[in-house]
Amino acid sequence: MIAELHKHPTTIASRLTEELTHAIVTGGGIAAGEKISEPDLAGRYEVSRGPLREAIRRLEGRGLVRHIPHAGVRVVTLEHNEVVELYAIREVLEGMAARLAAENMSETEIKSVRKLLDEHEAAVQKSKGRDYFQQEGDLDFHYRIVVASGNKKLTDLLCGELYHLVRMYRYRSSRTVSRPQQALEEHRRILDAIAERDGELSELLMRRHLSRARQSISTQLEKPND
Amino acid sequence: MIAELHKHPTTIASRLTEELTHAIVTGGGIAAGEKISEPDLAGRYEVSRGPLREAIRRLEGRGLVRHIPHAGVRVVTLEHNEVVELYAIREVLEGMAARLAAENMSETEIKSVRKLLDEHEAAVQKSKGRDYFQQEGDLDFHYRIVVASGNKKLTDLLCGELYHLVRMYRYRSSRTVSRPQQALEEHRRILDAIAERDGELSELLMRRHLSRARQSISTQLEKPND
DNA sequence: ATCTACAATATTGTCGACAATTTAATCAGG
DNA sequence: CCTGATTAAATTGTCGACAATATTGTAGAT
Repeated sequence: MIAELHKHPTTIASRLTEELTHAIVTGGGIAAGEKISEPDLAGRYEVSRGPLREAIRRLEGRGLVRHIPHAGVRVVTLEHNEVVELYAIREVLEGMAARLAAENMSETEIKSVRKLLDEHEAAVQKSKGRDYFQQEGDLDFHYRIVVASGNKKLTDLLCGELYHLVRMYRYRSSRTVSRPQQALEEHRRILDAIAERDGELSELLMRRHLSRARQSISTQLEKPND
Repeated sequence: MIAELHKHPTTIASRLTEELTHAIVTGGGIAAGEKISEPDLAGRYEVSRGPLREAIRRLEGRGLVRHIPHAGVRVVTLEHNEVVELYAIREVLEGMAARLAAENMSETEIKSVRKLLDEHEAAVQKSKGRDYFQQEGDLDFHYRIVVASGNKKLTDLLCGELYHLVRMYRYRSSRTVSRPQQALEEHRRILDAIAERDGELSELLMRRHLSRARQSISTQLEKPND
């Protein structure tokens, strides 16, 4: 593809923001609950402390780290009950998004998402792609629905900061979407309702979908697996 | 001068973050849509550019400014349709908060909020206090309900970044809560439902309350007043 | 041995200077 | 007079050094 032609010249702080976000979310290099050392990180990423600090301030805004004056920053820890809280919020917010998507989503966009679900279907069949679907593919679907809602603030909220935390949780608990086949089927039902412009049903199905996921997580909380 | 000895040692960047937030929200000194000049602000607040930039990065996370590399930051502008979007989000989120509050709010806390509403009543009577109620008092009530929900993530979301935008909108459109008396009455009804532990009704009333506010804003949008 | 006070060390916060980039201003050519 | 390129100015991004604060380590007294 003819990609970034008029790409804005990036900055070290911006690049670092993305790299650190990825490192925290996936746990690659930065563990949850870990105290972040500026000299250490500056050395590892081969940057100065200035841009590093600015990147950290942005992570602070994204809710990925917590800051205490003169005591440093700490990567957030996601307790199970916090994840449950998070899913309760997703339930109402994405339910709303599904209802709006039923009103606003274009036919071509619907077709595009249908194609995405077909790819997920294929990925789930082969055990190879299962990991990807469980960790990222599922959110791809939700992402498309949210964007299709047409509510900009809603999109910012869900995609900008709540999803980071969801992804972080998934990478952490190795056993992720415990029911990929069923989840995929529920995705199809939701999309069908949107295609039929049935906002009420779309919202209901999306809420039920997320409610089940939340319950699945909630029951896993019982098992002292960690 | 040496008043705050026993206080936690704050930092310039932290203090600036609050000052700038207040300045942007109330429009006192920093206008909406304005391009922020680092040398200018640094001079006005008598600080160095280092802490100033860190504060700005945090505002970025709070959604109060937008940043473009090498081109500076700009204070966000709240279009009417964005405010409507915001209220639609509040409707579902605070509806959820009211339902949870009905389950979790303590009796003493309920009594405390009832007292708050009495104060609002008195403030509305005298035209003097009307301004305060319209601009801040209303949100005080909503704030208490949200906190009482017990959902930490929900509280962070609503109080941490959505309310800043709501307050910003109110300070800009001088004609604020156009129906203080009715709003106060609706607040009482909501609190009554919470006191009766009727989660379903609490959610319904809260959603209706915010839906009316949104419609009130939406109709004001028609009048070409700007 | 435990606790406190103090010193040493490391980390975070701040500053001023310099480099990179964008914006404006100027000037040549049509 | 307008247009476009080139240069000058201003602004943002980055760096290294220094100051302020917290943490660790050590010594001394009970």
